[in-house]
Amino acid sequence: MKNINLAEIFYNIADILEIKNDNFFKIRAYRKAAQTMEELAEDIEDIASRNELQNIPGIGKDLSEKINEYISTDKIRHYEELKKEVPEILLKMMSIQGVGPKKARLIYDRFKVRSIEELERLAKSHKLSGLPGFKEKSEQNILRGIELFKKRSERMLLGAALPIATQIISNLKKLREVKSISTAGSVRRMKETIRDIDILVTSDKPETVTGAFVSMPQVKEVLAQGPTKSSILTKNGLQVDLRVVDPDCYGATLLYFTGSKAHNVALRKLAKSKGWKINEYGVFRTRDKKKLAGKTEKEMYESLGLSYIPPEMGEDTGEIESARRHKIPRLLELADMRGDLHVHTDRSDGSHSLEDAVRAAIKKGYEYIAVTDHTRSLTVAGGQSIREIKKQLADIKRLNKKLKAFRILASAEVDILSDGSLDLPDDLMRQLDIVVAAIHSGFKNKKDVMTERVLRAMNNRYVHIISHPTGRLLHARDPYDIDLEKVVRAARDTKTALEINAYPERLDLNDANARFAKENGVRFAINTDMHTLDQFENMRFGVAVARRAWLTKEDVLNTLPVNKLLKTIQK
DNA sequence: GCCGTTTTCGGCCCGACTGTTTTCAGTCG
Repeated sequence: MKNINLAEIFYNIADILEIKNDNFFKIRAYRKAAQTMEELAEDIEDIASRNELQNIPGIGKDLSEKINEYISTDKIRHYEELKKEVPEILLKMMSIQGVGPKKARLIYDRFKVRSIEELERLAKSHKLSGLPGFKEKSEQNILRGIELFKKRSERMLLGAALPIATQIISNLKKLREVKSISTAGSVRRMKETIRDIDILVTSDKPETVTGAFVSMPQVKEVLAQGPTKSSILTKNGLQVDLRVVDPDCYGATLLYFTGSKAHNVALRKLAKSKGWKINEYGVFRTRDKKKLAGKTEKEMYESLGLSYIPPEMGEDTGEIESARRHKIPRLLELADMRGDLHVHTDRSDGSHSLEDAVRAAIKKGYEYIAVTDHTRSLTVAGGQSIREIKKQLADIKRLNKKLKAFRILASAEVDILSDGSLDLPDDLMRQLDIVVAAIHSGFKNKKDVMTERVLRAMNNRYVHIISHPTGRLLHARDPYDIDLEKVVRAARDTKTALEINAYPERLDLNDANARFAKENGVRFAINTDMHTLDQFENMRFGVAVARRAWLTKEDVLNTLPVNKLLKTIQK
């Protein structure tokens, strides 16, 4: 899988071209291609082998040649040449906030800096002040940028950022001057990781709101403060941007601030083709500047002849074309979920009893859960022996008799062993209502081995769901090397559902993979994999992935009533 | 470098904030 490597190379080429002051649109073409590579679900080598690179939007003759060159030689000559022209330190300097191509070039040409530490020394000793356009404030900004650069953590998990955003919003809501308030940006699009939090407010008194925002207790530093737009850094190093607008342009600003950038660019291009213009204040006729829309997002889209596009779809991956044909699907909603098919208890590594899990599920309004404790091979997670599973089965039967309008499904998270065989015998799995299977060991095996393990598990008629199909842990463990295309085809052919695991560190399948699977006729289960009762709440993250993958209620098993569910999963 | 039921050439989204300037360039989203 060379997708990510190619994305990185294209981003670097774009940076180098920017330093060389090359054509702005060429630079953008490289960045767009890099982003596309990043988000591609399919292995770029597979696409290349079918000779279909140029079908990818933003990839033309030239870039497809470069991709092919990289696939066959692991190098791109053009890139190697460019790297000789522009020292790597310039690219590094550009990744410091406040330093762009112009400043990087200027500093490098004058001082020939070789490291960020050297740049820091220059700024501290006021050597930069001599440069044109540089004064004391510029030096301070660079020092602050370096500080951020040094301790910059990776993108934050949505699961960690969303509570912070919610907290800030509830703070600001208390102000009389705040009329309406919403998250925007990648938080609103529910991306799995986010870089900063965007918040949008309507108010007649922007200064009051902005003033309150920059003096919240969690603010460590004010990065920018204008009448309508301000940025702060929180004590835990997260940047939060606030935009205050007039209610008349709320929709326009919400749209603009939610993005994605690519989605905005595509919308503005569409408007331009009609002789209109979109900015954060509305849709305007260019000729006489007459405002055509802006109050709500719906109005914005409709003025362009489009159906409303939910934020999670706004990645410029075909949603605008769908909206033009009024074919935007009714995306899955949290309220559609009738149960959770991956629930642990204290019989393996969960922290609560089965009874407590049932109570919590009923409180959530669910109609069923599947109890999926680990099996014997997974000793680290207290995997249950065959005997223990049989006992649990009897307990579940007894408990079910007492329950009205709720059903506990007997299940297990059966370990897929190194040769692809399963950790439970068939005759026991047959007695379970539903079986979830997953890999928990041997992550380092080669691609064909990993793929074969999962394929063999799916071919078992008692296995209904493959849990966390790629095994990744965000910020901690890469997905194991697996041929997802083969897995997806086999899932469809064997009628095995793939899980979207809602654990914020997992989100596995991810959005792109889930969309790819959907397009190939696969069904899904969205499960929390909960180990503590509060983790039931993670379902919203799984639903978010599903929405980003364009899934509807019909694609997801656990939106079905229990009897229909049990019928549907039969192989 | 990409792209095209107006086009294979000539376009390519748009504005806010900052710091430095006396009207704007650089950077960011």
